[in-house]
Amino acid sequence: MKNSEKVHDQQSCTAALNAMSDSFYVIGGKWKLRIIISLRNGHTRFNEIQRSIPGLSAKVLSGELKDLEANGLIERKVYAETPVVVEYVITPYSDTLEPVLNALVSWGEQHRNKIREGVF
Amino acid sequence: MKNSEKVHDQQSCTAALNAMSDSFYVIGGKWKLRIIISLRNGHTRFNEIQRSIPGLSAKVLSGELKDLEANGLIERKVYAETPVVVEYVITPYSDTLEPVLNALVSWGEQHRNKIREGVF
DNA sequence: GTTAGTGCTTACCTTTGGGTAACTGCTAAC
DNA sequence: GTTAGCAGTTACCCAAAGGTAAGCACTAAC
Repeated sequence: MKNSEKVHDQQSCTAALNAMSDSFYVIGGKWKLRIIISLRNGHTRFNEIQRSIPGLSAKVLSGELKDLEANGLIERKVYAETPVVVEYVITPYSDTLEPVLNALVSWGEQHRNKIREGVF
Repeated sequence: MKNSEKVHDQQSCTAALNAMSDSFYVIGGKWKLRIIISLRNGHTRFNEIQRSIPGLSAKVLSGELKDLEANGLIERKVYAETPVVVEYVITPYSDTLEPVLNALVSWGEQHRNKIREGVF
């Protein structure tokens, strides 16, 4: 899809808006990206993840993990050993989020500087 | 002790997380990006903007416009003519959001396709 | 046998976000 | 003079999000 000039017809605009909403739905909210990053940092177990994110309750973590799994960003592995072990791991698919994360991080950084400088 | 691939020390990681939170705070939520896009499409007046975004109430629009103005993304111009006219316009600064918007839109699009294909 | 840990779920309560509708002060049109 | 539009603000209410705490089934340590 070429974007050499700005295409502004109704269809493409609505589609773009919906796509944006989808992104926000999947990775938005207080915790989703923090959880993904916790997993990237090597945490795999439920309580381990929870401890790595201050303020995150078990209830919320439980729900967020289900959402992330449903969207293919993480995988839940159950090892039916004597004490059942559950592991959460990021999938290769979650790497596709890189550009989004980078964009968010760099814009946030420069914006924070702008605000700190008292530009507004 | 440098890791040329990925730097994962505590400081840089926390900073990145905060930057991300800032981004979400500024452009997150149901309406902010939709409002920006409405302004980009040439709408300037309060009621005009509201009518262009179905489901958006005056109360919420009022609040969102204040937030966006506080973050320098839009400007509120008051013309003290006989009937007072108020105009909202996007600032050049809001163009810096381009990379973020593009990243969100393209990831959302490809993800929607993945889901529609029933990959998960 | 009591304590602690794991991986959650459930019930309960509070906070908030957002919707609805009314109302302001002003002007212009019918 | 009644209606309609502009640019909001305010009060009221509801539903959803999220925090707290307890509980469950199991195991391992003290």
